[in-house]
Order: sequence, then structure tokens, then C-alpha cells
Amino acid sequence: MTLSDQHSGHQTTRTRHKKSRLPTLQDVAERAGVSLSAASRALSRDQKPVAAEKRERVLAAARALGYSANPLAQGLSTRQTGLVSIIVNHIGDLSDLDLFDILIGRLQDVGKQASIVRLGSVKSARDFLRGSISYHVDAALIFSDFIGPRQARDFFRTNHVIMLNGRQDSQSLSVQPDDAPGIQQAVENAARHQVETATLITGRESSELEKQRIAFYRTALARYGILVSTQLHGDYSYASGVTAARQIDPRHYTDAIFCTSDAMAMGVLDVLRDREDGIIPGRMRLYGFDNLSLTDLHSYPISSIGFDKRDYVEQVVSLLVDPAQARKGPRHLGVPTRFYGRQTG
Amino acid sequence: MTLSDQHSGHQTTRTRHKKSRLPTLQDVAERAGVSLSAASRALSRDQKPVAAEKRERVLAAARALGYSANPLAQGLSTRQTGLVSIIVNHIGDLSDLDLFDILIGRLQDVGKQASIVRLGSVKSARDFLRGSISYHVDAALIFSDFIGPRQARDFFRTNHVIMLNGRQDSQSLSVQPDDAPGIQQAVENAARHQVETATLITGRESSELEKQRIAFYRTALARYGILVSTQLHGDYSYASGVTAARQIDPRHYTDAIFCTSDAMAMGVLDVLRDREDGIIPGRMRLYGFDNLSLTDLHSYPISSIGFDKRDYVEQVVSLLVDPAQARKGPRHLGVPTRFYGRQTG
DNA sequence: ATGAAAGCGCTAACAT
DNA sequence: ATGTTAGCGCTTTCAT
Repeated sequence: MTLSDQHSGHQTTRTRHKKSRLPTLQDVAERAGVSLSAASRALSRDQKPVAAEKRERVLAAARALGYSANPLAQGLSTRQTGLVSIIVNHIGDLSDLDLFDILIGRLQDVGKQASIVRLGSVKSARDFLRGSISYHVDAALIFSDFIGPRQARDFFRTNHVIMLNGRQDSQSLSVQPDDAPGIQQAVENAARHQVETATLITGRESSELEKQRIAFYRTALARYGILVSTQLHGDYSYASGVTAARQIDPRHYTDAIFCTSDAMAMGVLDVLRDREDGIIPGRMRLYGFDNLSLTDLHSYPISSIGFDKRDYVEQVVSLLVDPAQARKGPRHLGVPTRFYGRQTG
Repeated sequence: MTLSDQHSGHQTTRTRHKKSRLPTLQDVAERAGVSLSAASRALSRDQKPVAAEKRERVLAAARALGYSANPLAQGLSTRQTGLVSIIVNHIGDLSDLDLFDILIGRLQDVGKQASIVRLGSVKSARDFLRGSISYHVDAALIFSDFIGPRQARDFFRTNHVIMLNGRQDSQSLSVQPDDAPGIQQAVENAARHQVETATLITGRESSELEKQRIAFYRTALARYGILVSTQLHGDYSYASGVTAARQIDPRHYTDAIFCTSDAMAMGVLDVLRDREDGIIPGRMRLYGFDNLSLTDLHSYPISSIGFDKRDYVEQVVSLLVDPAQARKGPRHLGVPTRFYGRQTG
């Protein structure tokens, strides 16, 4: 590439033999009659030293050519891809779609692209991640509970891993809802309505998170003198809520049911509606968990416990945008839950 | 980089000054005592000429180092990133979550990563896409109805744009459900149950797709001699279903309601349940559209019309994996819808 | 079969 | 402020 080439406004040796590529920075520089680096500086998002007049020429050339930087090439230099991967089990595991929508929107706001990685099963996790782009992203948001903090650091050899599945250690960054206040408020609500006996329908007790959550319920219930007559296990799903509700002995009086997911609560509600044999929806208080938007439907007006999704996402983004700062400040961020009263509670 | 360096198993000049980078192909080559290109060939997924013994050494070295290729760098050479972007308005616009889950899973099966781009609003679309990675992906799947086929080709330099929003032209690739059979079957079902008068609750008639759908309904209804007593407009949402249902005049007898979305049908059902003034759920047949998994819930046992999601995704993937073939074969693929009978129909 | 070398498109020293 | 140059990590000619 000779100097005279660079100043010609026409096809260059480089562009000639490639048929109709996208315009490159090289092309822009040539058209503007400046050096490659000058063009790079002019187009850079942070203020780099360029003569105002020169910058204009470059910008004009870029516009004329319909130039758009290749993030891959940029990434190769800067080691920043602009890609953030969101690691989930299945899509449905993100119990709330709204959260997902807000998260992706905010990521885009701060110049990141969301890439969804669906793990599906435990075994494939490690191998899969190694092979994929996820291995080289700016940050990874771990929603999947298949991955622990150590593995996460091992997989992504970056510090930019944010644990959102409740599995954190002292070294990791994390954001986690604080279940206590919401549970406390829900139980208080029950107590105010003269609830004396409660049934607990929980998820897998293998999860640390769930164990802790159950402890919160029991502590709060005890505080108000509410007896836990039964504890049943489900897997957070609607179907498991149905199954659990059917196991409740009608003769065994209970005047409130607390479920650790809204989906289970929905299943419970549908069973209660079908039964005329002692447990009547009108007399029974039902509390869910997650505050799914589905609980706004007329047919599932279930009181629930949840956190502010925008708040949550904001915490995640704050860890993302300035990881240096994040490393100094608190590594584990929390967002409080609160009680959302509806018809059933 | 001297030859002796290459044969030493220790830190090389290159690795030394970069603090703890990920191992590169260079590192693998050095450890295996082969050239860079030999290592590349050995690790290539398609069979390149390498001595079997050499390949083994390279593979071993790669394993020992925990090497994993950098897709960005590969992409810079091959112009293939392994990224596919899914362009949507909002996440909720993908009326079915399941579809999303299946799609991402299958993309991963064929070695692609899904990147979600949330457009949010029309105006930002063009500018946004130009700046982002999406501009340089292997393919773009357009679910957002903000983007037409021409714009899509303009945005993404590639031909690998698949229109999934119903807005296609002769040049574009597309997959689209064929609404006719499902509608025909639903109407036939109504006719078999002595339905004589029907109400139609539709979405925005500005959409070509919706207009066509309505035409299908009217044709099928006419064929069975069913009278359309009223046509109301909603926006596909639950809330708009509620609003529409409240507008139905109780004195105006109708014995079936057809909605062009399940969400609207859910709203309608909830209104019907509340009303005791003439329209009784038991006597009224209700048909939705989309076959949402929510219609499997006890409280919304709504008969619906939908397509097989796996089938649909398979069509999309088929266009993706071999675009050359796709360009020869049919460019517009369809998946048939069918009727899913539940309690309400 | 194999290695050297030339890119892919860009950024970041490094001089000037 | 500006241009030159050396990478970023990989694939691919092109000789051998």
C-alpha cells in the first residue's frame, strides 16, 4: 500500500480483489485522505486527539461509504467483544419473562449485546461453554444453578462473572434477592387475618437457597405463633403444585398455604377450586412466590412475594459496567423482596 | 521467536509479557513442537492433511493447556462468527416462550450461538443494528415486525436473513405458519357443535398477516353457514380481550367466540365467568389462537389453533445451515397449523 | 504433509 | 496532532 494509493479516492489494491466486502476503516481512511490510525481516532467513541477538520472529513467519508466498524476486529485488539452471555438452564427457568426483557434492554443501553446460552443439562455444561463464544465474552451472567462459583471462574477465565443463581463465594460477584422482608410481610399479613395453621409447599430442598427460604418462613411463622401443619415438596412447577395440593388431607385443617413459587400456587388454586370437600378457596389464604405477571390475571389473583425487577437489573448492570469498582465495593449485592397483596392473601 | 524457544515446554517470549492470557494456538503449537499452521490444521473441524502422529501431539498439547479457540479471531479469518441474532420487539412479543427455548437449543445443536436483539422502538432500529455485533452475524432471524424484507437486507449485508414476521418478498428467506388448516378445523369443530352465530375478536388490522387470517375465518365460517354477528378489535393482549368481551351485548345472542390470540381468549374467558347475565361459559364455545402452553392450565382450558414448534424451528434451521441450498429450493417455508381441542371448544 | 508468511479489520504504542 | 508499525489469534495460500 503506497502513499499515493491512500490518497486516491478510488478502488485500492486491497478492495479490488475482494468482491463487494463491507467497507473497512481502510476504505474510510483512503476516501478521507487520512491515515488509518487517524480514521480510527476520529471514529473512536472516547475522545482521541484529532484535528476537528480532519474528524469531519472522516465522519463524512464513513457516512458516505455506509461504514460500520467490525466489532470482531475491534475485539481482537481491545479484548472487549461487547457480548455478555446469559447462562440459563432452560428459558423457562428464568421464572419471569419481564426480568429477561428488562435485562436485555439495559444491557443494550450500556452498549452490550446479550447472548443466551441454554445449558439444558449438567453434563454438557463445561464442554459446551469451552467451545462457544461464551468463553470469550465480556461478562457472563449465571442464572443456571448447574454452575457453581468455582466452576464459573474456571470456565470463564475472567473475573467478569456474575452469579445470579444464589451460588456464590467470597471471591465472586453476585446479585441476589433478599427473601426475608417479603416473607416476613406475607406472614404478617396472614397473622393479621387470624391464620393459625399453615401448609408449606416448597421446592427441591437440595438447593441452599430453598433451604434458607424455608427457614425464613418457619422463623416468621413461629414469631406469629402460626403452626406449620404440613410441609410438602414440589419442583416449582404448576404440575407439582397440583400434585401437592391433592395430598393435603381435607380433614386436616389448615387456613393458609405458602408456596415457594407462583406456578405451584397456581396449581394449588386450581385444585382448591375443584374441591368442595372442606378446603374452600374463600376461606383459605394462598401465598405464592416470584410475583409472576401471571398473578395479575383474573383467574390467578395470587398474593405473592417478589422484588423490583428494574432494581435488580440495575444492580447487575452496576457490577458490569465498572468491574474495577465492583472489585473494591461490596461483591454481593442484594435487592429486597416485598409482599404483593392480591385476592388470595 | 527462535526454534529452540518453540521446543521448550516453558514460557515463551510471547506468553511472558502478557500476564496470564488464555492459551493461544501459538502456545499449543510450541508445546507440541509443531508449526502454527500444523496446529491449526490438526484442530480444524474439517479434515485437513496432518500426520496422525502429529495430530495426536497437538490434541494432547491443547488438552494439557486447556486451549480453546477464540471464535473472534477465527471469525476475522473465516467471516463466520457462529453468532445468530434474533431480532424481536420485546421479549414478550415472542408469543410463545417454548418456541424461543426450542429455537435457541437447536441453534446450539448446529453450532450457533443465539444473540437476542431487543428493538424496543422503530426509530432506533437502523442505527442500533449498524453499531452492534448483529451487523456482523452469520444470520439474523427477524421476529420483529418493525423490519421489512428490504430493510433487513440493507441492514445485514448478508443474505442470511430469515424473515419470521410475515413480511417477506420474493428475494427473502422466510418461514411462516399456514393459518388456514387450523382455522378450518376450528370452525369445523364449531359447526359440528351446532354453532350458528359467532363473534370475532381480532388484532390490529393494519397487519397484512392479520387481515389474511380474518379472511380465513370468514371464509371458513361462511362455508359452514355460521353467521358473524360481531367483530371486535383488540391488540392481542389479555387486557384487550377483557375489554372486547365487555363490549359484547348480552342480549345479542352469539354461541361462539373466535379470538386471534390466546391471551385475548383468556381475557374473554375471565369476563364470561364473571357474568351471569346471559353469556354462560358452559353454553359458549371459545377458540383462541397460538396454542400457548398457558392453555394447558386448568383455569384456561381454551381450545386453540397452533403449529408444531419443533417443526417450525426445524424449518428455520434448515434455511440456516445450508443457505446455498436454501437459495435454490423454496425460499418461503410454511408450517401447517392445526386445531387443539380443549374444554372450551 | 508441512512451515513461512500473508492477511482478516482494527487499536495502541511509538515516533515525530 | 498525525502517521508508521506492530500486534490481537486465527485461517489460508503458497512453496517445498
